[in-house]
Amino acid sequence: MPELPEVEVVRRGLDTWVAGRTIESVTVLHPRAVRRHLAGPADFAARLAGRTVLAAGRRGKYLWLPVAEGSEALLAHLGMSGQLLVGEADRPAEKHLRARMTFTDAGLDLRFVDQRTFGHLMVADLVPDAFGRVGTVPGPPAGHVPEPVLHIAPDPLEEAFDQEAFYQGLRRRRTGIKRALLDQSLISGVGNIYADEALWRARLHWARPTETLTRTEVMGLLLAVREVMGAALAVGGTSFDALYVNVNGESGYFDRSLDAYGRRDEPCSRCGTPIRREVFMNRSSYSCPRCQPRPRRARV
DNA sequence: ACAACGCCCTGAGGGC
DNA sequence: TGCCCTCAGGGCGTTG
Repeated sequence: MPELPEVEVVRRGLDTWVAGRTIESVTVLHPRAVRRHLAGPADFAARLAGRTVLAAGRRGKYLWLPVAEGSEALLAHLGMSGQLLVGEADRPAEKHLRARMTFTDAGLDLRFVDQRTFGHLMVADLVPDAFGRVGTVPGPPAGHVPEPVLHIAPDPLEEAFDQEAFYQGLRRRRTGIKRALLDQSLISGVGNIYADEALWRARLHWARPTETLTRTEVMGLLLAVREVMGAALAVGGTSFDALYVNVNGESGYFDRSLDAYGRRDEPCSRCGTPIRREVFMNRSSYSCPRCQPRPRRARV
């Protein structure tokens, strides 16, 4: 479940259904699911067995479950098609079930299902956050994040997110604004859908050179990112099909509220002009030709 | 250091 | 029916 609101929906589900439980056993059904756990599937499973899940953390699209005793966490990235599902342990196996863990105290299990296998699981060390100046970082322990998460910036729903640093970072870049929004080292959690939605709300074209953006435009864009993500979160995220679901397998319905993404040739909800689709970075970009005019000097 | 590309996968859907 | 093409919400490693 790709972007920040969908990952946050999953995090909340894990906090409700998994935090406080003790892991009994872990089974890896497809080694590619733990390819970034370099010590291998057996080590992955052995490290988790017997440990108690303390909470559920998230930064951008990364999710993690800190476990008791030792500063480690089960780290997950859902990639394009990953799901973390909680349910009755004796239900049938899903077609793309990649890993499974049982708990000592309930008839539930946690499953990692991933059709395209771009997602992954690993056990990672918790280390002090590189961005931990102000605000809170999801713990425990407070101010710590998994080591593989160190290189990404805080996401716009975190207190640690620094608007001024984002603006200054954009000024230094020589690229287009959508590419910058998708760059997780500048701002994390934004993917193709919410990039297009936020740019539509802020009336900015995706190829606008970052160094030409004014402070007012950048702050307006950040407000748009927060608003669209907040609205999506309130209705359980965006699902186009059964691939994107919460831990209980339920879909969100923000797809009904999208203004740009996927709306090729449909009227812009602000001005009525048909929404255009353009290919960029081998992906689709949707925008309103009138509200978001192409800049004279576009940077793709 | 930064920017941009190709690739890692599976499956659905359209055209022929 | 089958084949081939395109498309799909992400990120990493490599190249320039």
